[in-house]
Amino acid sequence: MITIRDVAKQAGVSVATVSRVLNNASCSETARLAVESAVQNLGYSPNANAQALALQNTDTLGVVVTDVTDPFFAILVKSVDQVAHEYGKTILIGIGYHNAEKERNAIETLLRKRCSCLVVHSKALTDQELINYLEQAKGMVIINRCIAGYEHRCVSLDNQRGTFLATELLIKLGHRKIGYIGSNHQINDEVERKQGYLTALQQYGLPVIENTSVQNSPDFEGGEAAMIDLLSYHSDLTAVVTYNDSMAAGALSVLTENNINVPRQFSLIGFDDMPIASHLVPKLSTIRYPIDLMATYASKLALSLINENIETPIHTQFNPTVVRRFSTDSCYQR
Amino acid sequence: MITIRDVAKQAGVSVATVSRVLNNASCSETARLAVESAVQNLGYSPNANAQALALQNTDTLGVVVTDVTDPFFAILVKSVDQVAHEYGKTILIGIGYHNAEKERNAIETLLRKRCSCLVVHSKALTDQELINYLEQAKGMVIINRCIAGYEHRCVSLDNQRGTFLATELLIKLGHRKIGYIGSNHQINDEVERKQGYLTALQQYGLPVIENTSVQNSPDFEGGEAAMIDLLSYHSDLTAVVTYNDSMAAGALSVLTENNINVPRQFSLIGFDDMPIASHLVPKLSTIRYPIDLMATYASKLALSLINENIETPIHTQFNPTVVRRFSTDSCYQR
DNA sequence: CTGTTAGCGCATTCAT
DNA sequence: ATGAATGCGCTAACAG
Repeated sequence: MITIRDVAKQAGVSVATVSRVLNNASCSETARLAVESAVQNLGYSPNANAQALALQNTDTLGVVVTDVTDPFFAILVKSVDQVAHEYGKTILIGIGYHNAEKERNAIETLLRKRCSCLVVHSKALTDQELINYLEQAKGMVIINRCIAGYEHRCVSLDNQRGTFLATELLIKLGHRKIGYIGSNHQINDEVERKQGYLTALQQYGLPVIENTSVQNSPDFEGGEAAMIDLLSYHSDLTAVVTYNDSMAAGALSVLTENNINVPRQFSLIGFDDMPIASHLVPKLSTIRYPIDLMATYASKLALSLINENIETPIHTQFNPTVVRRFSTDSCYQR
Repeated sequence: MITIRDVAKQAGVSVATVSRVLNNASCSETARLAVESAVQNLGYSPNANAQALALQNTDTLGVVVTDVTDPFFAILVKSVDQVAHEYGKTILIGIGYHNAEKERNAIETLLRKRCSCLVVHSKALTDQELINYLEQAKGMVIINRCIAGYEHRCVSLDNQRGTFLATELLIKLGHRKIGYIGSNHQINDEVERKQGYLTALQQYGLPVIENTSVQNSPDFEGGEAAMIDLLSYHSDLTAVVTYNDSMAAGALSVLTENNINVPRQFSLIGFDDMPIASHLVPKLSTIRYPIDLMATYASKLALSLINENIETPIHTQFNPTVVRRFSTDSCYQR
């Protein structure tokens, strides 16, 4: 590997001078030219590790997500990458795979690499463990989770309000027997989303009927299986609220294959508003989860935490909102 | 930040000893215990940048892709990550965004960080430019592209054969007027895939009819627009081959909304075999692109290039294969 | 088994 | 404006 020393030799200057021209510090035009041509000649590229060591600071922003193949996280990563780019940083990704040990591992790897900032999505670790990391890493921010005492370093969405809104929409459309398809992952999101559904039923005086809530894996296949279960239990449900859009897509495919027309005979509402929602037939009504905006905000927040030149973004409360498309309609008597 | 020196002091040993126990070199049990407890106490975490500098080697495997929100690349990244994990490495991601300047930038950033290996997907750079990088980076491997003279460091798929197979399937089902929906990105893949379609028509003695090939953005919306164009031009097409599954999904939604039944009245075949293919109604027939296997292979290859302890994986030729689901059927006379 | 020490490649302070 | 020297945190060679 060719180093700054090689460049200095070829340019006939000291390493200090090379460093200066590379970092746009003051130097003579002659020196600049000599160095630049040497760099060109040799194909020199500064060693980022050495720079990090000397500067006690990296240009790296770490992100930990659960699974990059989930569009939700892909959008999160992309948003962080775009902010990083804007500030001349690069991103380092850690993948947690729904597993505490791996989440921990991912965070620690990023910490060992001395990422200046961290945007972490963690569902498997305890509050206390995350607090330890937050204390250790000044530039760390938590996304999609709110930890008491660290609200200013967390950016999250009110899940419960999301499913409340979804359920309320169905109720206002005249539905009275509304099911809920949830996730079988043991994470808070599920508890909160289900609660929003229940609260809406309660608030509108609707009874909670046995076996109208089912759980499965939070993906297409899980949605299919859950919808089949629901249809097996009940012949008179007219609508369903789902944990996320993928499950809604699975549910929709089961309904379609059973010749149950959505939305004429059955209404369906998703959660997240991922691209797939507007690609289904009919286009899926859903709750928008502004993960792109939230990730953008979280990244800027993280950046501001370690660099006082970057102003702290104004704290924004992100809200779930109803996106009404064509999978929801007035209740028809089945 | 707390360093190895702090640990040494607290444990009452030298930094060398600390380094030894951390790296499982020989040392006394007493030393091991003392160091381990000091590490625990202090919450010490080794500086990966310093390690990289001292070792002249990183545990980092770089990946450059076009866009993480594209499932194809998400799967690629995930596969690389899994191999990396297996070998105790971590991954660094660069995103090229369909742009030469950004692809270059991504590769160079990864190089500056001294990634030991690189798996790069590049469509915007020239062969020559990639060759320069290949020469510079011993552990670099190209995926989804084949560069003459560097075949042993490239892993790619025969695109042309893929669409040939797709078109052939439709022909064998009796279709005679078959359209092609292509990508409007100026990359080789499109040229090759379209060529496969044309070759099949020719080989089976079918005429190439005007305006049966249209191009649009290689995503759902592009597929919709392209299908609308095709329907506007022709009332007697009975089948279409698409550039990828997303476009097929868009095309399918247009057909469905126009009450053209797939596959009874119209056959459709995609390319890539992404998860979405089996989530459509009807499930999409497509050409499997084993990007997961290819990425796994590419990662191992890259690893073997820089570490003779890792054996070079046996060179495998990856082939596109037909996955017949329910969007293709015998031709019916429209 | 263990401590001392010399780099790894770079930025930076202090002289000049 | 420039060079010599120091240190960033760690590993490994060497000596003990």
